[in-house]
Amino acid sequence: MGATKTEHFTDKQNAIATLAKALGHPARIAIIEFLLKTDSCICGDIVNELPLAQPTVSQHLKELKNAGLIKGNIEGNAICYCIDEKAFNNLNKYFSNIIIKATNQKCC
Amino acid sequence: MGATKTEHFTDKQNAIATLAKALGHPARIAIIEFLLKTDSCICGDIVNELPLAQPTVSQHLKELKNAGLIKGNIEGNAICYCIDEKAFNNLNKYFSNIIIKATNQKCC
DNA sequence: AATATTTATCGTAATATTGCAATCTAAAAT
DNA sequence: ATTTTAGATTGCAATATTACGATAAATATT
Repeated sequence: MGATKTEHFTDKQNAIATLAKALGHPARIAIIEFLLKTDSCICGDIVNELPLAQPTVSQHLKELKNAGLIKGNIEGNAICYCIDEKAFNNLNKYFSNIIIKATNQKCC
Repeated sequence: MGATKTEHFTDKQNAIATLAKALGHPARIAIIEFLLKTDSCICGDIVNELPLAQPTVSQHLKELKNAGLIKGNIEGNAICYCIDEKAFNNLNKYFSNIIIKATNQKCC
C-alpha cells in the first residue's frame, strides 16, 4: 500500500494532520522562521538563506501554501510570501485544547 | 534523493519538525483524540476503534512514542498508552510565539 | 504445561516525499 | 526586441512512509 487511508478519518482529523504534515520538515520550519525574522516579507531571499536548490525551495513553498500556512503575493516579477496567521491560530487552539483535556486526566 | 537533509538545519528546527511530522497523519491524530476521550488510558481498544489493522496501529503508536507525544506503561500483558503533555506544551509555546511574531508584522 | 490474549516485529508491496538538473514562463531591464 | 531575473514545472533517482499478513514474544488463563 503506502497511501494514507484519509477516507476513514474525519475532515477535522485530516485537516489537522495536513497542517502538521506541512510543518513536518525542517526546511519548511526554517522557511517559516525566516519569514518571521524579516518583517519585509522578502521572497527569493529564502533560496539564498536555505541550503537547498531553488526548485526544492519552490516545492516546499508550494506545500506550505497548499496547506494554507503561507500566502504568496505577486510583486512585479518577484513573489512575496508571508505567514498566514489563521492556520497557526487553528493549530494553536487545537493544541491548547489537547493540553486542557490532558491535564484533567489522571492517567499514567 | 528522498532523504531529508536534517544536518543543514538547527536542532530546534529538526525537533519541531519531528513533532509536527509525527502528528502529520490522520490515524495518529485519531489516536491522540481517542486517548483524550477515554480517561482510563485504554490501550488495545485503539485497534478496535481505528479502521486499521493491528500491526499498522502498533506502528503508528511507536512513531508517536518515539516523538515523545505519548507514553506507554506495561500493565500485565496489556500496554497503557497516554498523552505526554510536555511535547504538546512545547508545540503550543512554539506556535504561540509564531502568532505573536506574525501579528507584529505589517506585511501582505 | 497448554492455550489464549496482547502487542511488537519482520518482510514486503504500493505509494509518497525529497532533492535537483534541466527547462519553461513571465515580468523587468537594457 | 533581446536579455536578464525570479520563480514554477517537469522528470527522475533515491529514500521514506503506509499498510498488512505472518509470525514472534511475553504475560494471563485454564
